[in-house]
Amino acid sequence: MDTASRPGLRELKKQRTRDALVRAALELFTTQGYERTTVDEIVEAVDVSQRTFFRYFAGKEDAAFAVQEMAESHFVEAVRGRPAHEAPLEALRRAVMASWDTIGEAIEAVIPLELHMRAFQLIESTPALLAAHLRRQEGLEEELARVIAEREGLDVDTDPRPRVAMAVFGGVMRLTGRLWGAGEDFSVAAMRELTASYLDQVGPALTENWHTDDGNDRTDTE
Amino acid sequence: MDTASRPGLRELKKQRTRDALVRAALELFTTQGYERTTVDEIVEAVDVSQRTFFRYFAGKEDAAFAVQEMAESHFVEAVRGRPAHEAPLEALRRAVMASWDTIGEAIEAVIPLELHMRAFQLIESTPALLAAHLRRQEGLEEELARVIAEREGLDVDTDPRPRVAMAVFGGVMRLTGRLWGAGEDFSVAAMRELTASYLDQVGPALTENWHTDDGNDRTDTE
DNA sequence: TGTCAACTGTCAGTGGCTGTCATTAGCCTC
DNA sequence: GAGGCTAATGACAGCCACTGACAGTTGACA
Repeated sequence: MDTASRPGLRELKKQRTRDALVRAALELFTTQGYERTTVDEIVEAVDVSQRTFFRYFAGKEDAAFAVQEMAESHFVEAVRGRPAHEAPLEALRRAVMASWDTIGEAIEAVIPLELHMRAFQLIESTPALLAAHLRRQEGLEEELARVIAEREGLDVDTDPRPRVAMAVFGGVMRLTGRLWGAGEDFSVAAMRELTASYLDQVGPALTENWHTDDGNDRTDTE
Repeated sequence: MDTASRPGLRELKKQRTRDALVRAALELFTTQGYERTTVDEIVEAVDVSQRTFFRYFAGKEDAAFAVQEMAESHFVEAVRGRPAHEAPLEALRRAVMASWDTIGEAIEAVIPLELHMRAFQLIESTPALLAAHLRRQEGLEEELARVIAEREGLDVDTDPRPRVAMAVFGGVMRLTGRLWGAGEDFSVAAMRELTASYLDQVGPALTENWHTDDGNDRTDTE
């Protein structure tokens, strides 16, 4: 019980430096903006060399996504843990909702949840970060498509449905992220609500005619 | 009739330099890779200063998307031109398909269509370009959501359906782009086919249970 | 033809990022 | 607990994308 998996002082210090860098980076990013923050400022706050920063992170961007990454793998695990009888989209939906409820604790171990929320909003409003975010999400979609395919016992390269389902689901998730970032309520609760209500809109949005069930007559110019 | 909209020598030269820069950039990008191509190489091929390059393009990335931009606005116009009686998703679908048929000519004016196709594939396979591409597409989605809303006489900020529909549609388009880039047939025809077949899968992928309607018995390995 | 404005080139500088090499510091053995 | 091994770090030099400032050049237009 003492030969394996002991943290070790070295490992501990690494984790400490890494966390300190993430905290310093996010704090600086969210207060003075991503572009206006230099890597030199970050390393100065933690008192390490610039070279060390780039040994922990592939780039300035990466520091901004360190916490996001935790949330993402948390979500993937949630999907994996869904009971097999749930239909794909049902499983995805429940997994997101459940994730938002439990993600807090894992994050608080590294940074205050509130800082994470500000970081999320920063990503949505900074072009360079948004671009990186979208690319990451595409990777996530592929990973989840495979999870879904496995759940259903399908081959992801033969049956298009897993990827299509994920594309649809991912599209809506991205939309909610965008609207949340553009809104004013940056709480987890607001995120939850938005997600639920927009997922509910997928059905209605795909119906052939949007005007069959309401009494509007289409007057005026067209 | 001669006071306005005359090209003018100055305007002409500008267009010429810009096109030359785009051509040189794409040629270099597609032959030796995006990252391995420096701006200095591009400007040397066209014989202008580096500073001039950055007056035409906001960054190295931008040069790679100059032609894409044409294709995109071409597509937006196609959507705008769809008859009002078509349902939103039907209009979008027909617009994409029609765009792929007619985009060739507009592009050939600047670069060979074949080079454009290689550029498209380059974007899909270069992380930095893919990220930029996804961000651009999100902007496109917002623009099209507004077009759709207008078509249907809805307020895009009140009714979620236009944006949700675009998120779904955009998600599938992105998926087809990705698969096309990962495949081996880089023709326009292949793109058309992929697009059509994946749009057809949206319905099936959203049905509750994927195993109810087919006669396959699900025997193990497939 | 001369004046104005647009376009371009040159130069210096910032910031992200990398390779290299010497130095430090945890770890492990004897 | 001294010494060797190796991971982690720091210091330095350098590349490249990108920008601001200023000067030179060239269409446009009276």
